[in-house]
This record gives sequence, C-alpha cells and structure tokens, in this order.
Amino acid sequence: MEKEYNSEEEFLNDYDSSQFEKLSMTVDILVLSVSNEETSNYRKTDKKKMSILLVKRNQYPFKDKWCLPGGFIGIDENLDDAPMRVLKRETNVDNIYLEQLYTFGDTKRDPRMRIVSSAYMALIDKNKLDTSLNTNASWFDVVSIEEKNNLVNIILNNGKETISFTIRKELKEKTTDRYKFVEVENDKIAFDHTIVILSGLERLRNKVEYTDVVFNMMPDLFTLGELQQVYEVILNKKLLDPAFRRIIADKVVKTNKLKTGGGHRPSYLFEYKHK
Amino acid sequence: MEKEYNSEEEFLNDYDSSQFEKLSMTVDILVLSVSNEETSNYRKTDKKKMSILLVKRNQYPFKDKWCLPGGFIGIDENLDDAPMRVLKRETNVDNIYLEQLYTFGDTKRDPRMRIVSSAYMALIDKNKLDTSLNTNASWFDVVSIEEKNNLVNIILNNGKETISFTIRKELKEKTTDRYKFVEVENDKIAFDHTIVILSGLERLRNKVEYTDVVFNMMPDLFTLGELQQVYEVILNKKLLDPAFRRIIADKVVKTNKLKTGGGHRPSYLFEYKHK
DNA sequence: CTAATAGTGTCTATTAGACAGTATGTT
DNA sequence: AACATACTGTCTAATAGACACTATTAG
Repeated sequence: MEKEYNSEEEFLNDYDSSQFEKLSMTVDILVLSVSNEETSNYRKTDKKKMSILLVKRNQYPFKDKWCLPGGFIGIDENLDDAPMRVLKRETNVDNIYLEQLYTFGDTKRDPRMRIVSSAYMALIDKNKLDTSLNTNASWFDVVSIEEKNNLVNIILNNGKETISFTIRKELKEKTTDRYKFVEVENDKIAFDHTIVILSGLERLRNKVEYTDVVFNMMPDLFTLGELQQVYEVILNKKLLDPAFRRIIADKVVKTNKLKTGGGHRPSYLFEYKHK
Repeated sequence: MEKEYNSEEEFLNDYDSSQFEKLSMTVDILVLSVSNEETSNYRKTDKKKMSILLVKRNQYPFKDKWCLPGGFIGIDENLDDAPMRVLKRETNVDNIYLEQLYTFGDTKRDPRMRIVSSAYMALIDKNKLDTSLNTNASWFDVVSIEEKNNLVNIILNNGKETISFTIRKELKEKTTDRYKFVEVENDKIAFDHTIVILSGLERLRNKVEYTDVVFNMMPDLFTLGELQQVYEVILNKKLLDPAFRRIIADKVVKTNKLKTGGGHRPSYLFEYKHK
C-alpha cells in the first residue's frame, strides 16, 4: 500500500493533498485603544477608558450582533499577515502592534461549518486614525470590569448601546494555573468573541508591567499623568505617583515642551525612549 | 446577487461551505520533562537536564529528520483535544498538562501543501510513563543553550546522536518587545520545529517564576534540592538556597518521609500544596 | 484666592541577594 | 574522618508602598 520514494522531490510530485479533510481559517482582531471621556469641570483632566473596536454584523450568522473585525485567511497568505490586511481594510492604518492571542478551534464555534480562528490583539492610539471608521464599526468603551468568585462581568458602551456579558473562569484540571473561559451570559456579541475580549484584556494587563507595549497606545508626546492613567485603566487600579515615576523613569525621555491649558500646573511632555 | 434570509436557520440551511478555499491543520506538541544524568561519584546527586521528546520521521517530507510528535486534527475534533489524543498515541499517558504555544501558518512551512499548525507544550514527569516509547520516539537532553547577541544555539543529545541548531531572535518593527525567531542553522530537525522548541523553552522559563507549572514535571514526593535543580535547569542559572526556599515555602508541604542513601545528610520529602 | 494636577523628598516595609555556619548521612 | 548535600540565621542591598510637601496654572 505504501509507495517507496527515493527523494523528497519525487515524493512531493506525487503527493495528493486531498487525502485529509480540510477546514477554513479566519483571524479575529481585538483592537484595543484608550478613549478620553471629557469631564464637565474645566479643571479636571479627562477620564480614560479602554476602547474596543466592534463591528455590527449585517448578515447571518449572528446577524445584528457585534463582533470583532476579522476575515478568512487567504490560501496564499501567511497567517501572521492576515490580521494586518484585515485592519487595513477596516481602519485604513498600517504598521500596527499586533500579537497572536490564541487559536480557537472548537468544532461548533461557528454554526456554518468547521472554522478555526486565530485571535490577535492590536494596540493602537485611535487618535492617529486619520480616516473615519467603516459605517458598521464602532468604538466601545470598557465601562466596567468586575470579578468576583471567578465570574467576570464586562460592560461596554459606545454612546448609544450598552453591552454586558459574563464569563466564568474555570480552573482546568491538572493545570495549576491557566483558566478556561466559559461564557455564561451574553446576548449581543457574536461567536466566541467575548472570550477573545477577556483573553486580550487579561493578556494586556499581564504584559503591561514587564514590557513596553503600552507605548503603542500612546501619542508621540504625552505627559506622565496621561501615561499613568493608561496604566491605571489597563491594570484597573490606582497607582501611587512616586512609585510610578520611578518605574517608568528609564523608559521615557523628557522634552522641553509643556502641555498647558488645564486649569492647573502645566506638565512636561515626554516621549518613549527606544532602546 | 445577495439573497435575503429571514432567520439564522434559513441562512444555515442554504449555506454553501465550499465557497472559501480550505486548508489542513495539524498540532505539534513539545513534550518537556527532566532527566537524571547519573554521576560517577557516589556522593554527588544526579545532574538534571531538560528533556524533549522527538520522533524520527520515516517518510517524506523530511524523511530521517527528527520532529515533534504531532498529527492532523480531525474535522470533528476540537483543536484543544487533538494534542491529548496524539500524546496518548505516542506515550500512552493521559491527563497531562498542556498549553497552547503559538499557531504557525506561513504558507511555505510544509512543502506538501498549505498546513497551519498549532503548537502545544506538554509538561510531564517522564518517570511516570509506564509504557516504553514508540520505536521512532526518543528523549533528547538539552545539553546546552547559549545566547549571544540575539543568536541562540541549542544542543540536544539522546545518547547516540547530537543535534545542534541556531536561531536568530529578531526584534520586530513596531513591537517593542516580542521577538521573531528565524532559523539560521539546522540540518536535523524537520519543519519549523526548532522555532517551536525555542518558543516553548522560553515560555516555560517565563512562567516558572510566577506560576506553579513546574510541579507538573515533578514526582508526587520530591526533595527541595531536586525541585531547586529543576528550577535551575529551566532558568538556566544557579539559585541561592535560602532565597529559593523562601520563595517556594508556601507552595509545598513537608512530609515526615526522608530520602536517604545519598552519601550525605538525608533530605525531607515534600509534596505540592494544591490551593 | 482656589481647585486641581505636577512633581519631589523621604521614611518605612518588604523582598531579594549574599555568605557563613551548623547538621547529618555514606564510605 | 572526609565529603557532599541539607538546612538555617542573619546581614545588607534593592525595591515597593506610603505620605507629605512644594509648584504652578486657569478662572
């Protein structure tokens, strides 16, 4: 039954690629940015929130639900190139920080057919987007993330609509550390994208303290107060000023420019110190 | 051209899944364990090394090269279930620590056709394997890992054969932290599996300090000296005894059993403290 | 002047690193 | 006795947490 080959070339010429059942693959991109929520008080600085880009589906399956931007990967396209192509189509930006989050491949995750999807996380400063969004796309602010006894509730809002979903973090047997996320409440988000959102937010929270990824979400010039707010919104907790400044001291360079106009002492602008 | 549907059900009944080009998917598993290298001196404790399970390919492509255990995923099989099935076939063990590492999807990574592969890492105590290995499978010790100016050289040995390969860690543009691994020297390992090996070793090194994953590689009872050696071999550096014992103090429980027979003071046996 | 943020000095508490010392088995 | 590892005490260095204080703007 098994044929003998004498070289790799000979084998490949004879290879029948149809012998295994095939499937489709997509990429989904969790695009994260930070928003400024304007405050009424002229003295107060703007409140920052995490922002997530969602797209309203206008066709089945999950018609009228929100999902992450994504798309099928081309048969001649490298997997890691696909998310950039999709983002270019969706937001018209290039050269974005992207990292692979996880590949989701449950058999029933898509009602149409077997589709495996690699989720990626993109970090951008949404103020750098020069063009306006696609009409079905919208930025949702993360209004709250609350966790108690392994139940995480996340509330999103885009100004018009509020989305709430809940995920249970289950400790896998024999694992000692990694959680499995199970959706327990969700009626507005398509596919398994709630899981992707939580995975990404947690990944970012874990990485922010030992990497420089935050700077992908910052403008070229920023105040340390703004940078601290971004850390705080990612970590979902307040930080102490002196400790924060000690930690980021060697990651930023002070410029001689000032940010004024805030009803209080002006702040020096800093930039990221590339290594 | 676009047909209108009134319900999800109606849409799905009419769905033609052949409209997108499909591909095949595999899983590859980096099985990591620790070996005991016996020492000649009766007093000295055994030297520990990282061990990697490799399989010799007996067919094209990459005939006669070594690769990670792996296999195609079934069309009706959850992606996360595939590595366990493959491991069961390869080592006849069940209930193993597994985590997804990364999904590799370059168009040319397999010379046969377009195959996307999800790499997983498995951590086991290889002494718990009751049955012997498949004849093509073999444990390779990690003899050395050396890194200088972003070039990593890894040397493996299974007692008969030595494998050496080198990988360059390239800082991706716009990334600020994540490396892209590029193979620069390798003539014995198939596919892109050298990249998977390095990714896994680095992932384990990063996780060992803030998780409890090591205990998946330990027997039920172990001495603190043995545990420390495993940490040291994963981190590839010596640790100081008092510091190490402080750190793991609340992760282990002392038993009243002793390990004797070692030409020196006996050591208490400990077990993992599950939380 | 006031409210609000910017920015720094310093004390304390906690943690990590280093080294030296004692303990106890086997041959 | 000698060697090799087991285990602990303690000093020091480095880091993180906390708080208080001064600085400076728009209105």
